[in-house]
Amino acid sequence: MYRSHTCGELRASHISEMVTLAGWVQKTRDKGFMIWVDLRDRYGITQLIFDEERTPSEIMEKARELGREFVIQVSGEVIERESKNPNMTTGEVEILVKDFQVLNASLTPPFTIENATDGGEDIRMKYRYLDIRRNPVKESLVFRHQVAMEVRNYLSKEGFIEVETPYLIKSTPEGARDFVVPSRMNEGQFYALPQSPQTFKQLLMVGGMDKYFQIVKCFRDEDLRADRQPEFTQIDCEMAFVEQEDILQTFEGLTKYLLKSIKDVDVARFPRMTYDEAMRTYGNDKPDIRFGMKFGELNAVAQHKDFNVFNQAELVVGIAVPNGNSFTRKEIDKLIDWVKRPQIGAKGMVYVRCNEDGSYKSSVDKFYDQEDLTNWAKATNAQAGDLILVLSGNTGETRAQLSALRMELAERLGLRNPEEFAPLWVIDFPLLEWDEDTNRYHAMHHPFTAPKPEQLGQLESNPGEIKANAYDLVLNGNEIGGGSIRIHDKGIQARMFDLLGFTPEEAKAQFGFLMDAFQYGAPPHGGIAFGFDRLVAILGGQETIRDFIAFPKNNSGRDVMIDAPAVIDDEQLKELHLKLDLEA
RNA sequence: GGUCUGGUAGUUCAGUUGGUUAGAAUAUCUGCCUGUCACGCAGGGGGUCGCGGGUUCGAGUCCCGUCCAGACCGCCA
Repeated sequence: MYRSHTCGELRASHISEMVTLAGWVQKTRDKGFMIWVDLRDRYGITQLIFDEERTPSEIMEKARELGREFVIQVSGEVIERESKNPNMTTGEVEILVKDFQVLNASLTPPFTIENATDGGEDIRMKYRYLDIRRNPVKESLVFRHQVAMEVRNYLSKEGFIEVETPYLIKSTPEGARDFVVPSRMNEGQFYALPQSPQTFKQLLMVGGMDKYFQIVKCFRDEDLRADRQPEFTQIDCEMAFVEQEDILQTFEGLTKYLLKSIKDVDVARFPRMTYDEAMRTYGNDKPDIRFGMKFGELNAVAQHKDFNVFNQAELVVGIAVPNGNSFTRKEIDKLIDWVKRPQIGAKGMVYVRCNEDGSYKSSVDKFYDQEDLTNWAKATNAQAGDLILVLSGNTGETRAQLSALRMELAERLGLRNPEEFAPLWVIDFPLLEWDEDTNRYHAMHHPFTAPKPEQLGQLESNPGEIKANAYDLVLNGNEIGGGSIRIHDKGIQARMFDLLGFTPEEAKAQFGFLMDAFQYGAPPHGGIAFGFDRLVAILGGQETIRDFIAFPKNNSGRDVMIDAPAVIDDEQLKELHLKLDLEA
């Protein structure tokens, strides 16, 4: 037996017991006459004491050899500390060491293993196993485990069963790029790793599984972000014999349960907003509704004057920044520069100061009088002391720009409180999206999404106007889940593929198995998938998902610890019937 | 594919207009220290200033290229 107790559990009640502990040397404090060693494991830190009056001199000398992160096993007596440390759970006691042995020595680690480490991102990722010893990372992984357990608890209680689906599947042209895996036994052919278990969960519905879920890895070969990894985890769910309302209710329940059990937060409101309304009032299909600054469209009150920039714009839209009138001219100029950066791409920005006396001062006073500006204030819901910021241009771009500005200002003004949770359903997404590059429609959600039944007749005649029974769950401005009611009729699915530019032959080759299945009694069904990493990070109050993943990839999709991806040798290539052409 | 920021001691960073031997903190090593817990005190060691080229009497500093890292845009059904 390596240990009788962990390093987190000894208290005053254990005094005079003989114990054996094992762990890592966090720190030694050698005062000459006494040596203290902080011994750490997953559960906490316990102080060891070596004392020249009470410890044999050879043990004392051995203790002086200990370095940071040595793994040791110690036995000794739990004694009361002469000076206690109220900041530690084990601070009333210490171990008077009788004997110890070094189980494994350690090199000096490249960064300090402390809550506030001196190590940067890069070096911590390279030595992730040391990083995981630090409390913040360790606690994030424990937190992730707790969220996963609660998800399984809730869904199991609701009658869902977890079914595993394959990782080696088939590449499809729709959606994200696939990671592909060459098949040795099938010369010249490739598996693809799933972007999601979408078709398999639908086939489980055809198979009568009724209520399915899976906490499952998914893979997408696209560029990364702070909240995007090439392999990530979804809570994938599907239900049969349901309408949209059933799914919204079920997963509203899951979300409320998680917020209560994990964060002890009771969600009072669970509002719903159509996609069109979200775009119009927040410029964004995943609005953060913890704060206001709703868009006010100003076309009616700002056009047909002498300001040509606005007259020529498709959309003139503004937001009121609370107490923004306190911004200096210099700060406003910097904001204007900020929206003109290439990442945002605005040509310029008009501002209106809302003075305390009810008057207005704008950067376009030449063109607009106080009555005009009063109308702007009404449209943007601006109060005295606010600052109205106005952008104009074509509708899509301008909304995206103002949305980015709104989020940036909220961040700067501290309006995005990580301890406040404001979930939102965004519903009635468009079924299709026009793709300028390929000059055709593509599915906004995915090609299995059902159109609104009442619009089925217009599928071919007016495809751009069709709404889908598709919905996103948004939490604090992050899309944490998305799903839809699926097509379960072969004929409708065929029309859908036709609309997306598949020939019947292509549709059969790619998705014949699904359409075949639809002919054998496919029940009406629908589902949702949550981004698990992102959900965990938001519940944990963090923006970046990396610390909630034990071994994440970096910005370029590399694992810097194991140094992957890597080349493979010629033998392997030959066995897989592959030749590299690095010039291409 | 693009934009921006960064790369200097093991680590995190400072380094002014281009000018003496490139600094600080922390880590590490040595010695001292009768209750430490961010221990303290004294001392020591530690640098291919990412890499390559250029400008210059002189480059950590300016220019060009390149690699790496991070954030973002495109992309992510």
